[in-house]
Amino acid sequence: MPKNATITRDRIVDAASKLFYGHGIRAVSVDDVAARAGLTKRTLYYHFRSKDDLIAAYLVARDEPTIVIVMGWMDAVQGTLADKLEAVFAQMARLGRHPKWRGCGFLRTAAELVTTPGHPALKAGSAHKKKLEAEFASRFADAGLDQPEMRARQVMLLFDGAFSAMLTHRDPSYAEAAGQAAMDLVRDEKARTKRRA
Amino acid sequence: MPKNATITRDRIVDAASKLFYGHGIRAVSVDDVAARAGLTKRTLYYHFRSKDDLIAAYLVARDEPTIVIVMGWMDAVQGTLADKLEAVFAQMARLGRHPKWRGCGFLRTAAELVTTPGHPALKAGSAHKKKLEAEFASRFADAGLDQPEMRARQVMLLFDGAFSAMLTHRDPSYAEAAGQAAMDLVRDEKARTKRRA
DNA sequence: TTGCATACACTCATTAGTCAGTATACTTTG
DNA sequence: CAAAGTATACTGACTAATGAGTGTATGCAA
Repeated sequence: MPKNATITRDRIVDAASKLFYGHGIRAVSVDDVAARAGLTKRTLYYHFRSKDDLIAAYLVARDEPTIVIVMGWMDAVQGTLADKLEAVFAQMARLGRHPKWRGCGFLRTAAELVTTPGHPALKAGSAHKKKLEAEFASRFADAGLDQPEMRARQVMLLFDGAFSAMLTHRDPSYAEAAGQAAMDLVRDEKARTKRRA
Repeated sequence: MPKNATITRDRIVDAASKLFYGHGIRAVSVDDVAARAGLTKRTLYYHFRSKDDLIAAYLVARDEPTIVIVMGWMDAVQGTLADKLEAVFAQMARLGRHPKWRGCGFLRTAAELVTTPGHPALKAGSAHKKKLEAEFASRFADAGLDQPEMRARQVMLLFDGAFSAMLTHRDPSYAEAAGQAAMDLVRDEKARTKRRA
């Protein structure tokens, strides 16, 4: 088995991730990625068929780690679902204050590749967001929340909305506002249930 | 007064709007815009100093019309705030079903120009979203809703979240889920007020 | 000695922006 | 009033740089 190939490939994906996230897909050339990975473009093309493949690899590589981070934020907090969601959005606001923060790589890639439907990177992005939604739904169901799938979807909408608004206004307080809305949605659910009974 | 200049300028902005929205900023060349407007690149550069100026003009031109459309959706419905918001997000879902729909031009531009802070187009995008938020807040206040500014901000987060999710998944039903959340946020406000009293 | 991994040097297409100039209409001056 | 000047609106051809992808050659390990 070619062991060295894996290492090199990972180094390329790592360089691509940093550059694509930092500057955007179209703004980064294959030469840039190769240079950052410390090899030539020709070698990069030995490991990847095309730039499109590389873009997809970038998002696939970010999928799992991102989910681990966000769910880590949630699971680290003891308390109600509302407390946990408040923490998630507070952490998001914290990220937004970092000078290297550039929004959500998945959403920005979806925006850039909007003219190439079926692009593997777009599929990876969609799958990632669905996975995150499913993680929320699973936790909401465990906590006994009514309509956990619907609430998880609404929280994801606030999550992506917070990314977009923070990027648009360069103001992390939008994440906190989203957190308040998310808390209301999982709290009022209980209020409504009681009233119905 | 140079009257013809205005007409030509408008024709250029119109062409730019269609191309930038349809394919993205970086994917469209100045030559493309000029060709679509029916003139040469040199003439385009007579009316605009740079491509960046043209991008800004594109978003400035879309600001007011977009607000009129969205508020038109809202004001066309007789009923509660919840009814009005349901209509807004239903219309958004309807747009999302159109084959030429490509998400929110303001958000996509913000995503593409993320590496050029202070870009006039980014300022136009931020101003636009703030204006829309203020319009929601004004209507929420008129309807006697508690904390109209906060709720308007939360609805905007759902609004932008719906754009992002619809683009990511190519599924307009996300706008309807956002609408349900928005309805809950403006309805439960009343429930909470009653409980507090 | 075969095949994996790497590199140099190249092609061809594209792109933001510029040079130098033309046609037309309006304004000023002898 | 006619001639000359001036600003407006426009163009074709060009530059300099960049970028995706390739043909071919080299080093090295099993």
